[in-house]
Amino acid sequence: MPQRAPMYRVIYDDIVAQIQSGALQPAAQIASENDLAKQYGVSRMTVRQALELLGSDDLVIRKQGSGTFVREHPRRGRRLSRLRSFADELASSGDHLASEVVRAELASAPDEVADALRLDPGDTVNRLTRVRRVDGVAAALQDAWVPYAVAPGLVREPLAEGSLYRTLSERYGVELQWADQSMTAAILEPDEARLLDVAPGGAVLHGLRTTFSRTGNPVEFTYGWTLPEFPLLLRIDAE
Amino acid sequence: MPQRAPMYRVIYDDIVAQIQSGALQPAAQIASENDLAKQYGVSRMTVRQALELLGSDDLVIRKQGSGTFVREHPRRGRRLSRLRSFADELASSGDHLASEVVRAELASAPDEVADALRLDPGDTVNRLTRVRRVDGVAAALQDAWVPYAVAPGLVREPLAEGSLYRTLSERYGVELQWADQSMTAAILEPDEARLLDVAPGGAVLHGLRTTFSRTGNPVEFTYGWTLPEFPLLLRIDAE
DNA sequence: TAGTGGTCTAGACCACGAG
DNA sequence: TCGTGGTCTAGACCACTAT
Repeated sequence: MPQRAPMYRVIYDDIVAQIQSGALQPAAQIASENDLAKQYGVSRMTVRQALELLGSDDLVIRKQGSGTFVREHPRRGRRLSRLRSFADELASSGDHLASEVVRAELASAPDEVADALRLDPGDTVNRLTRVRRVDGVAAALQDAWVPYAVAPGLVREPLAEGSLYRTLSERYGVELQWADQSMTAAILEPDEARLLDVAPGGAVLHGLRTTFSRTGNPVEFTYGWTLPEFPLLLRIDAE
Repeated sequence: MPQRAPMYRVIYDDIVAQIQSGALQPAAQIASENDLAKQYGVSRMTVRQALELLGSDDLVIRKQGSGTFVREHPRRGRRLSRLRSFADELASSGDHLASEVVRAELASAPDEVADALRLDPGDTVNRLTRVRRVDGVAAALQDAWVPYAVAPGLVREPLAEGSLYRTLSERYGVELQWADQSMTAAILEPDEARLLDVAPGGAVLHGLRTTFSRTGNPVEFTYGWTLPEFPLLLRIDAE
């Protein structure tokens, strides 16, 4: 059972919903901290928690002396400020997203995978390879490895809403906490090029990601290849 | 004159210094929120602001019921969770960093630069091209454009401590607030390859970055090319 | 000057982890 | 059970922006 959400999360979710529905347009000013505190019957500090989360999430800009405003980001790409599913990352671009599972099997952990997941080489792991498409065009290939003990049976059933993160969370009770990700550039190899349905030899964004649960244990290790047409978008805040 | 730093920032800086000096080793537990509040003579909420900043900065892990612990990240690469200079980004790897200015001139803004900086095409801008080296090996090329009005004379003087950000901040009073960055993969062109002293045709991490001041105006637009040996490192938190 | 966000207090109760 | 971090209150004063 999900427990009662904290108030700052309720306020955060409300405002996100208003932005996504268009009730709050880009550049529109959000109600002041004091007004929101009255509306929700909470203290101003609680409202600030919600607004600071929205700010760190790149959904609003906070300007001392002026107010809090909805941010606009029209560009297509993947936004990675919070841990979320691939679909959520691309959601703001409003395109049609699809995910095709091209491999789902139990496998023996290669050295690199075992190391990342803190297993012994050869231990049994779930391996799930997916091609992500945007408006029918292949955008990324992801090769995910999940310890068998974390999610037995993962490869035998379809993913919840097509999302590995939602499946781990909803069906296996894994609470995801953070991910370490590295991104670099690489030349697309024939194996990956074939799955992405493009020519090999081109440039590709290549990433490694290890996702950790709330208890600090690695629960997923993924290799990713993203085509150059789908850049990674970041917002970086000053200290 | 810099004004008095807020207490949460003082506490944050203290702990960062202790981590960097080794007084707080990786995985070491930090004093509890209540203890820190007593030590600094502030309320617990103020301590929490400092610790949450450290957490979002990837320097510590906070575990409910257990405590706050220093995080370890041994890997080489660029870490981009906060807006900082290139040197700061690589600082944790402990290698020798150098920056070579290969071009410093006034130029007319091309369309893309003018658009990013909200200028008219042809307006005068500072252009500063630098090669970044790690232990003598070329790691990245950066081509930065700064509006003339923001920093007149930027190209006529050496950078403060070799850092464009510090120069803008200390000499021109520009308060940097956030940056929008995109990263994608590309094939290295001959012009950039020559400056990086590597062969063209290889994969390279290609980025665009627009940095904004506290007033919301763009103050810098930079093209970057980073070689694959120096991946971008990210920590992504759950919601 | 009025209103906004930024910082801070001195408490409170709760959820979680470990012994 | 006890100490930790998570959430929350009902105020306060300050810094900044816009009028």
